[in-house]
Amino acid sequence: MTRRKVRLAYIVNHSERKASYKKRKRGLMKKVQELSTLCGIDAAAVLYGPYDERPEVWPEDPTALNQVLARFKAVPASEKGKWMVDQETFTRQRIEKTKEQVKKILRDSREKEIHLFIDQCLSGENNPESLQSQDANDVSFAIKRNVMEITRRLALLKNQDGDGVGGAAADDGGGLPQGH
Amino acid sequence: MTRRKVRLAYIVNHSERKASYKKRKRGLMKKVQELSTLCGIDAAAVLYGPYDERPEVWPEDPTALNQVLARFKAVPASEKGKWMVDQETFTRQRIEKTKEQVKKILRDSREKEIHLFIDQCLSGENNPESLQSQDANDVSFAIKRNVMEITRRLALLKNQDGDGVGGAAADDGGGLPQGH
DNA sequence: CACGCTATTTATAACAT
DNA sequence: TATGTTATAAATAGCGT
Repeated sequence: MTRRKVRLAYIVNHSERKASYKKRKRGLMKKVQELSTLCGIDAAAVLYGPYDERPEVWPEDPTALNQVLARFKAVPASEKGKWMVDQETFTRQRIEKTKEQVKKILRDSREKEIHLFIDQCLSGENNPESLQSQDANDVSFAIKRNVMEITRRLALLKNQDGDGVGGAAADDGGGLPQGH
Repeated sequence: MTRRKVRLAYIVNHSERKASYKKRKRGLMKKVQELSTLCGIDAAAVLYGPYDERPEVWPEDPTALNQVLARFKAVPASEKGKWMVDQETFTRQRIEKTKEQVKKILRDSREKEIHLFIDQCLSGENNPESLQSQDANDVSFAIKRNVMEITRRLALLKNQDGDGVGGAAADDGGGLPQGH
């Protein structure tokens, strides 16, 4: 919005992101307050910032916020119930969906676990025997047995060509936006 | 805020007030969305407009999140042959991909958390004061734990990079979220 | 890194249709 | 009154301290 047109995307750089967040948070809260004042309406905003422990809210006074939300109770019961139920149902359904997605992620993370394990075996950071001490559950254990077999073959191949697997992985340290 | 400097006071004229409300509502929602996108945080806004009896909220309908795990399984079989050529790179890329997925899931969960919270406030099942204990939300907390667990395991496996999800929420260090 | 300072982009009050 | 346009105020990205 200024010296450069805004990129509507996640700001990767931590410092820039934090600076932007700080400025925009202030601007946003001001806007909410202005709208409330100018138009005489009740408004509320909730921000789950990655830097603040507690969510930023407007109005700052929980009582006032409560008052804003309490106004909902003055709405005709029919409309209210309808909308609320819809919203809540919708939200719960989406949460269920998310849980399923998390399960998938968990499963797929095991795949990656195996890949990493192979890497480590090949680079000498680990060895197939250590599988015995890895936490075992029926799923991953069954897979691991296969992996050991594969790993053995890979190791053989590797020994034929000579080695060369190595190097350290690096991370940008940017981290996830919600991390504190 | 333009041809005349803004007067921070209630706009008496009905037409003007309504016009201002409409424009500012749009601007505000845009700002909320921008802040959420740019800084990777979760945000919500509730406006009790004088004209509609149901509150305007943001996000109005976060449906765009189904794609979260879309391409996750996309691993062409042909690539698997090359896979061994540069395992570490490949694995690292997949890990990054997973992190991206986890990041999105986290944000998604957070968004739902906010929605649910607002819904509960509106229906009287909850109140703004309970913001103090938001972390107690069973569902979202469970999801967060799962996600954190994934990330933690990945971090352990990589045995490096201090970043990651790094949740602020308390973690009892519990075991695998296998069974849910 | 947090602040303060512009150069520009955005938002929008007043008009116009 | 609703929508579109324009002149101007407000917000803010990139810098400098």
